[in-house]
Amino acid sequence: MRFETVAPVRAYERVVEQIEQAVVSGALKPGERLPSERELMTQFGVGRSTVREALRVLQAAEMIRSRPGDPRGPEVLAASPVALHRSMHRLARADHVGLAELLQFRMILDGSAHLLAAELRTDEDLTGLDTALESMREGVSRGYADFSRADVAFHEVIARISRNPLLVVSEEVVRGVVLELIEDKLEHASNRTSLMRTWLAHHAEVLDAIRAADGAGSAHLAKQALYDNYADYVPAGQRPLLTPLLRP
Amino acid sequence: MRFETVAPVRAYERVVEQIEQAVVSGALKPGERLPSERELMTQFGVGRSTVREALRVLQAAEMIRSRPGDPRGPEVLAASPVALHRSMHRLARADHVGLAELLQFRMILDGSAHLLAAELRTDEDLTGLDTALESMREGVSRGYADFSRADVAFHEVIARISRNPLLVVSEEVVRGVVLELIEDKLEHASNRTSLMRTWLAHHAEVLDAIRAADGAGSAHLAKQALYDNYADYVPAGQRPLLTPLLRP
DNA sequence: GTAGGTACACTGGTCTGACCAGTAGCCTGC
DNA sequence: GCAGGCTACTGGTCAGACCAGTGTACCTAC
Repeated sequence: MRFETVAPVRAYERVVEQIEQAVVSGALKPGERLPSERELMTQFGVGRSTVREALRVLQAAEMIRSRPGDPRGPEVLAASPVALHRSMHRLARADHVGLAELLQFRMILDGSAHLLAAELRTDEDLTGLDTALESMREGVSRGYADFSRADVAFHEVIARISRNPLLVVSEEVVRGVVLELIEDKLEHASNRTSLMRTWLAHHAEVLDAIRAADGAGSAHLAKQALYDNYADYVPAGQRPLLTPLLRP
Repeated sequence: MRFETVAPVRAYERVVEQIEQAVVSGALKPGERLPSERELMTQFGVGRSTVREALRVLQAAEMIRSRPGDPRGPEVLAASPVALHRSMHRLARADHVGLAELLQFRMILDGSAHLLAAELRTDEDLTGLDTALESMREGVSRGYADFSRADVAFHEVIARISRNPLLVVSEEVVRGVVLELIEDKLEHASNRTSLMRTWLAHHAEVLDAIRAADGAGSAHLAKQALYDNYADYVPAGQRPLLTPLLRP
């Protein structure tokens, strides 16, 4: 006979539990309102501070939102990837995750997204990619900031076509963290115009592959582009971690 | 000239911000302690309830843990995937992410892990995989629980060989969420013994490919195994989302 | 000297009650 | 009909209190 370890259950935890249960079970739908804190404290039979700590936890999980002064009470939010984004961001910034690992992960995600996009794209998707590429082309002359925005937009379209929120969020997070890590180095990049032209050519090539429904080809191009752009910032000793992903 | 929208900044948010900053910047390392709540409230110049709400948020994000009575104060925790798991699980339960997307993501991660493992494995890694496979073989006769444990161990070795913590953690999280989603269906699985034998054969094949340093081959085997095992639980209309990943 | 017990200072968890700034909706007065 | 203010609420914050529990330092008994 074995016993389980017991942990004291805090009052606020049981409040969280009940409200969360109501939300995931569908008894409380997005847009609906919770009773006010003072009302909740009588319903749960606890003090207001306990209610407030519970609401804080739920708010941190992006399940509810409360605004002072609103007589309708805290609002139940629809499930959103924001919380996923936050927790993944924290994990990716944590120790033990270096630029090499981040880049490796990003090559995997980006490559897969491109593969899926090439196989699943519809005709509207293609026109969307065309306009995104067009605004990148305009961005070259309009300056780095505009170009960068258009670049991000292009990748977002790709991610959207792959139709997998997990892929989208992970990619966003990893891209953000990579940029955070090397932004100081990017500041000093010489000759940005030629850089932008190179990227533009890369993207045009990728788009051709997607148009041709060539999944493997577009995936390889995407990974190769990442490697070409960022491998310089990775310590030479760790680059062998990346090259296996480039084999066709 | 354009102005940005302003949002009132809550006192507890600024407390969270400062502590979080201290943790991610490395000024506070895992295992170290925060000052007590009463000490924090003088340092931040806020009331105790404000400090407590801030600590609750950090605790919900698995960054700190506090136990009553401990004179050393709240403990800073190492980055853990628990929060990631929770938020992904919530998304999955909220139907924004279905089994198809989870499985797609898992095929991507698992495939890449196998590819990297095949390319990066050392001789010790191979013997580690041999022993893991051996205990799976023993597990077949010892019952499903043992077999399942050995299966998990095998995948953990693979993940470790790929040497990317992000990959490992993401894979674990997705695997856990997938299993939670279909555990009720797994309960009723008939003929478990033949199932275990099939899995064992799959793993032996994968190990051969890894031994041969055949990255593409082992990746394909891994993805195919996932598809064979789980595609039945995915609505037929969504299976085309998975098949592009199986092309060689 | 050491093993064991005990007292104490302090921790976090909770409650109460209070005040403030802000909001929504009603309700005037025009 | 509508602009403006009034009011009854909201959440955010603070202060102070009590409790059960913990870790440590001390103190005792051997």
